[in-house]
Amino acid sequence: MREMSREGGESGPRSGRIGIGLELDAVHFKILDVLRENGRISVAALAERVGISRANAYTRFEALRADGTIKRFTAEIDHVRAGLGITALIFVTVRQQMWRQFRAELARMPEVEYCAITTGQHDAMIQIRVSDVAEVHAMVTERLAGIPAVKATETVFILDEVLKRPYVLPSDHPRQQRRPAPDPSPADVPLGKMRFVGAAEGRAALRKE
Amino acid sequence: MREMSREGGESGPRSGRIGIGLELDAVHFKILDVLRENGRISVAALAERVGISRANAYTRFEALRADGTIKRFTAEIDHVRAGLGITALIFVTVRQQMWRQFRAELARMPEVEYCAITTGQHDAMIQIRVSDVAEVHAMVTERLAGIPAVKATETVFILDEVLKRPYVLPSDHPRQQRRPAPDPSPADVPLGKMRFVGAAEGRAALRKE
DNA sequence: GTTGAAATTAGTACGAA
DNA sequence: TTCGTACTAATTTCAAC
Repeated sequence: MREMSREGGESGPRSGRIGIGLELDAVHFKILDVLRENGRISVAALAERVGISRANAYTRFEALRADGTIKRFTAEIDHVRAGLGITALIFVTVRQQMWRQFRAELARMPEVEYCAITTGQHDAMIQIRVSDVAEVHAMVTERLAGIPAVKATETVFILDEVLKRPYVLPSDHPRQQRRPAPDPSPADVPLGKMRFVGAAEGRAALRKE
Repeated sequence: MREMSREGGESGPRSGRIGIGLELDAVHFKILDVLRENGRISVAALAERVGISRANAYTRFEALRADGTIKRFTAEIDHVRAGLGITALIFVTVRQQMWRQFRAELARMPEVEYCAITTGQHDAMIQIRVSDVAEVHAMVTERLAGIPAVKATETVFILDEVLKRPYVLPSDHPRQQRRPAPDPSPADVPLGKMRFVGAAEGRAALRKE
């Protein structure tokens, strides 16, 4: 394969990791950083860009894969060119103790690209891609409304996707130097219009029903 | 590169395309389908899985890339293992005619993975990845609140990401056979709890300020 | 963790169907 | 357009340092 990538952003990485698994160092993050922009780069070229030997690159690459830190490689496609120009978000209120059914039905809906369980007034948010607005309506009224687990929905359309990073890395963050004390006097920042919405009642342990 | 993928879902593709660009046929969709699961597959292996010659596979692969249908290749990583276990959605109300500033500020926030302009009561939704909940608070109160373009925010946490497909293809959809007339009698589907929220006033032409 | 050299595989360029 | 083959170049593997 040919090398065809452009240089990624330089950044000051930090070691970051949770629980079991590989202890990621700065080199690992650099590898992920390169792979984020060019998932098809050869390991040889990757080694060169990261500044390590090929053997080392192969070892680390394989370790990241085996460890699960790299879940898979994929192509990013242009939805519009592929014929799915309409994107919508559907906020769903799910009936208690019917999450299992809801999840099962979700798996059967190919137009759903993303689904997350959230805190706040709704229980889940799903993102769908379809070819026209009528399909959004059909999706909500014919398919979602037909699921007993679904109590109510609220749909908004996405007019534009301003920013879409493949993923965020800790090494992107410039100021990780943990502020010593969360200074309670944020100068003249006007708070008050900033709401944080916690989970609705009785939904604390529903994450993995 | 070694072949290491598993079989993707068989599906009945349809031709789908918008405006200028490649006219995508069933073979193109099959290619995208394979690439979605394994973005690092060699073109030779891709050709074999799609059932075309290597030369043809190279031609189509390159065409999809040149056309922009394939935007880039990337690795999908495990956020938790990478040290960014907290995901939150921030719904932002943006002050009219300050979108440009809002966009500019966004680009300077590395923890933002996704930002979309939406219809509904808010103007934009941003998704962030950070290492702990305190950072969410800091992000909202220290950074977002400091942007004049930001009128108000509402934050929810993501408790679990139930489903995440690399992307959706038209060829995934089983029943594309356009219903002849959108039958206005959807049997006994209980509507009424299904809301569609349009754009707020005066925000029609703001997509690309 | 690094380098170099062998074996394999990938990418390109043709002519033919 | 697509296919099949041969040619060239690059990548991965492996062994020694």
